[in-house]
Amino acid sequence: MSNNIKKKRVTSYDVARVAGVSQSAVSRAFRPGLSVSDKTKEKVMKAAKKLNYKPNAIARMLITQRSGMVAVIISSISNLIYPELLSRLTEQLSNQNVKVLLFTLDGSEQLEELLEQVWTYQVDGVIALAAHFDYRDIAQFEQHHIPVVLYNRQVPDYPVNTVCVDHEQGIRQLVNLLVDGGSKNFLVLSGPTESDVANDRRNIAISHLARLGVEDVPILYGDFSYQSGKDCFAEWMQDHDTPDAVICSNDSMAIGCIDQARGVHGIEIPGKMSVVGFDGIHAAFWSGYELTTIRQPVNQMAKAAVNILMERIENPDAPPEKRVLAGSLIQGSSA
Amino acid sequence: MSNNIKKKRVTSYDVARVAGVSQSAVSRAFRPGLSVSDKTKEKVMKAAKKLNYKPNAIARMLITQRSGMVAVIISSISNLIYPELLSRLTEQLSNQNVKVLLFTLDGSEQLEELLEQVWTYQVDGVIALAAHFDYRDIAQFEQHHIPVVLYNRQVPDYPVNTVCVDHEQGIRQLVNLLVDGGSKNFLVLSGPTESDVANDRRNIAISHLARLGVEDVPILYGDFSYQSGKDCFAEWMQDHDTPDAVICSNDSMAIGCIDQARGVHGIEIPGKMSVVGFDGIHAAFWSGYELTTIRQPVNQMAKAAVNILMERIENPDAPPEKRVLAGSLIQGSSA
DNA sequence: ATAGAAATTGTATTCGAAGTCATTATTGAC
DNA sequence: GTCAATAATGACTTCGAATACAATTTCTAT
Repeated sequence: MSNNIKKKRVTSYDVARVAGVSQSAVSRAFRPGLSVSDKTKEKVMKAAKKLNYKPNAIARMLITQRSGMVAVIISSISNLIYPELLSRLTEQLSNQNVKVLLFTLDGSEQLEELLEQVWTYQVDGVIALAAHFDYRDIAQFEQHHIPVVLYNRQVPDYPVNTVCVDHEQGIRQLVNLLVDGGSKNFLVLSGPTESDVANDRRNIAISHLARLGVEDVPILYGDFSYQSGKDCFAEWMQDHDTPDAVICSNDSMAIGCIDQARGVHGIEIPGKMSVVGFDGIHAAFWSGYELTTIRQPVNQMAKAAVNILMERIENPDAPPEKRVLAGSLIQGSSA
Repeated sequence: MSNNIKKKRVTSYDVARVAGVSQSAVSRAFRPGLSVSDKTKEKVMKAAKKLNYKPNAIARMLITQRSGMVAVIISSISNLIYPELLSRLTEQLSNQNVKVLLFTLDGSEQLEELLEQVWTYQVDGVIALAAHFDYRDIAQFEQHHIPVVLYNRQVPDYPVNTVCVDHEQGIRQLVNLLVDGGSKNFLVLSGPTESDVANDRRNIAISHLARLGVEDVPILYGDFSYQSGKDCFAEWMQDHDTPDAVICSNDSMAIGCIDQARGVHGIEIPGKMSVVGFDGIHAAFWSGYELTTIRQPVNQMAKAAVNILMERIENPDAPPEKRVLAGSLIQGSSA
């Protein structure tokens, strides 16, 4: 077992030599469905095992023009719905025998740089969560013939593959619930204006409230984090009355708001005030909160995203497609 | 812009032709530090931009025998410390211009299969969080000349690169705190026995308690989840008295335990009972909990892991190394 | 047994960038 | 202006598996 020989990789040629067949026979033995006799296959496999041979995926990628890798672009994993989503996505992708190349976008900066990496790594497709793409970015994908699926975001006036939870329907349900419950004075705690998701959710809430006769709803802006939910609510309470209901852009902010309201201002929830969130993160279900929220069907959405992507990889000329999935109203005890 | 011509990738030869130089000149222009005149470089870059050429990383990997990719193996992203860790790891790895190939291990099964993938994808190294490796697995890594760094786990009697939070020191601090606070009747809520981390934490707690004169501490087993913390505590309360202190294997279980104790059994915390966790996840700091716990220095640990790995990639003969980082005691209000 | 179809196998080429080596151009010293 | 030292360049080969194509073997039916 002396291993001071310079490490030399075992290639299909080595296996071929040992098995007494040609290199192409080895290749065929390892790719299912190709024409090889059982006898040859057996010889090859025996030699392969003896030499501890593993096919080199890189070489295969080069010749087949397929990397078998999909880039997943994610920003701020801190948003608590993303871990769950990422988990589901990798699960779905592994089922398709596709590898995940993970890219994270920490600020809103280096998207350009990141895309450069994406092009050079020859990924077969891209799934983008939580990154802001404009139509120029999407055009680049087309130029490089790389299909892309966006998650919970769209590009104005530009067709693109996307999977979204139905914000319209979800937010309306929440608003209806609150209005029916008798809430009159509303407060909206929104995510940042750079976020498409935050803008969507906020705008839908505001306009649906207006439709129901509630105008001039105050808005405070946070960053989707627990702390920002807490801080925004604290700020509001400095010189305003307790609202009847607080509509938050996501569950983390809602939970922050609840902690602040209960812990610092002594407000009973839902007795004195209602709070609703969005996403259905695990913590929303904790008995300390039991948030009223809309649960994103993460599993189905991940499936849909992977499904759309695989279809475009197979057939690059398929037109862009948008799939909108309904969330489910979780009737917690916070509203 | 008619694009019905069969999509043909732009290669360095195309660029060379347009720039009027050789293919090797193009290659040199794109790799910094190599001998090219400014004039040539400029010509190449102009041609490259015109053709929208991006170097093909796959081809480079094949010839350089370096993929520039590191596999990160993670299980159950549901454990709330992992998203944060994953985020830090990818950040550190991108700093080194290394790509992350993400593998998730859902059950405890298919490790063998997963490793097959790892070998074929020619990754330069592996970082493994939360997967159980025995010495046979590690031996395989050596056989394939792929360095591996484990996170928070070791292999009995077998040297291996690893980065760990100091469980011994952390748990002892917690135990001391509780004992000094006058707690006599303890309960331990452990993670599953398949988990090295859970076993570590539990055993250290038990033996340190014994050292301080507290024997026969009851143990209940969960699975690290919020729900299991809740369920275990509920089970205990069915036919036992309220303990003075509960030591949980992680924060999620501790939070579950707190919710159950406060919400269902009406136990005041920390008045009637103390609860401690481990990890320092975000939710532990929420004002609804303010958990007393040990915070893993996630950022430094990620840095250390990447650092060790990069060193082994540069110098494969460096001996295995173990780095143990102290966690910091978070004096919350749950103990 | 034999023609013809079908299955199997081997040879040679390909994917795209990097690097070796030999050749040519440029620079600097005197 | 000459010669040596240095820089820049191109031709060619390499990495390892896949596949088109031709050659060969095996099978099938008569």
